[in-house]
Amino acid sequence: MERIIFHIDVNNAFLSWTALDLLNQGYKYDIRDSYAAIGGDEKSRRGIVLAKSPKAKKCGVVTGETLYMARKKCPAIRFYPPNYKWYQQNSNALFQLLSKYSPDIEVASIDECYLDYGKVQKLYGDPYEFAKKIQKEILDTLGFTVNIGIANSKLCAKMASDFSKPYKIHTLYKHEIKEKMFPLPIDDLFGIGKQTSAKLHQLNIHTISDLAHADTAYLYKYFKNSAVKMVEWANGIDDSEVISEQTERKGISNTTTLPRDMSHTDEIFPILHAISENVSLSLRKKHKYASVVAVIFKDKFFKSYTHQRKLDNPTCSTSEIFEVSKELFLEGWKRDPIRLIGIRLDQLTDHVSYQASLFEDFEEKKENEKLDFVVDEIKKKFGEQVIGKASLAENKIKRKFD
DNA sequence: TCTGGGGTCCTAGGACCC
DNA sequence: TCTGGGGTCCTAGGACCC
Repeated sequence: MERIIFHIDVNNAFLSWTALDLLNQGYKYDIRDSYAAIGGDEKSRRGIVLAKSPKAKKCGVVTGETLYMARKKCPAIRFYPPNYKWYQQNSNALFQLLSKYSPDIEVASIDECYLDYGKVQKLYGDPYEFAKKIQKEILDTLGFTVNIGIANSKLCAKMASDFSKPYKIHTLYKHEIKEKMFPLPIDDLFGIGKQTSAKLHQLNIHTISDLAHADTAYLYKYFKNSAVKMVEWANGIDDSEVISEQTERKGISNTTTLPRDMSHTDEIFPILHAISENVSLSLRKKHKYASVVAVIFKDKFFKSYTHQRKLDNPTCSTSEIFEVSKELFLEGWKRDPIRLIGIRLDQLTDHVSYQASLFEDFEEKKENEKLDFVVDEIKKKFGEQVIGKASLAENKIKRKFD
């Protein structure tokens, strides 16, 4: 039986959600109807466009460009900072609403998901009519609009939801691929980014149709195994399933762009310590241990590089992760001014089975781990703003344990 | 006062083992 | 004096997504 998949995508998610936040606070107008964008702070060098209103888009403002450029194109534009906690709340509300209708929902990102409609079609009938119903329900109860793509595969549903916006429903069934998808530029195909599209254009492949009819063996020379997938996608072929149970995180990372380029460990290490606290806290919240620690660098030319190490024993300890990060930093750092620094934890496991090592004090390790949980509790109780005080407390407690 | 942050997946080369 | 190949683990980097 043919599958029917919905792809549900929030229109201008960050901007819509901030608009609602502002209206709740008593704002007299809806920033969705004005020249507006969500963007980071320019002074701390985070000034890029994360989302823009339709009016700003008409001026040529694009996601990812600097606020400086956006202002140049659209002098009337106003910028608003992102509020990720609020965004997550809206995201949760959306997925909760949808899960009333089907358990088969795959959360693809904060603002989009797939729904396996084929499995519930008997209950709700015609896909298009049902899409209209939930689209309206989302607007009425949550206050923002979504696009819905309907197709026989996840890939085509995703492509369909992107056709025209906002508050639209599009179908891209198998028999419609030729008419609706083939004429599109290759850059619009999901999975084809800047690098690949540039190469394809050089090979005289400009539309999805061109790629769909290209010779896989010829493309293999340039793209290796990706060539096969690319041609399949261009033909709308995608057998991947809607996976409803959330898969386990593979890694946890936290990076920060420094307020200015830095070259001294006296400045960088305290930041690395704060990052160690962040990532290890996330890890402990998930009751996980990490086997691989990586330090992420970005230099003033925007070139990133990493240096990583596999640990003998997985850890969730702030102090251990910090110590390893410092070592990795000194080993990996190319001694150039640093624009961004971060830590990534990989190969997460549920528990530790300590590898016997003569050089490690197991008791101390266990005590340190307990200590981390105590500090987490203190922070939870007294809030983020007393992190400084909590750090002091941490030192005092540590001495007590000694 | 130009260019975020958090993810996933894939590839390639070297080390190491059988 | 010459000199296999296959598998797995580890590290680094690149491409892509939102």
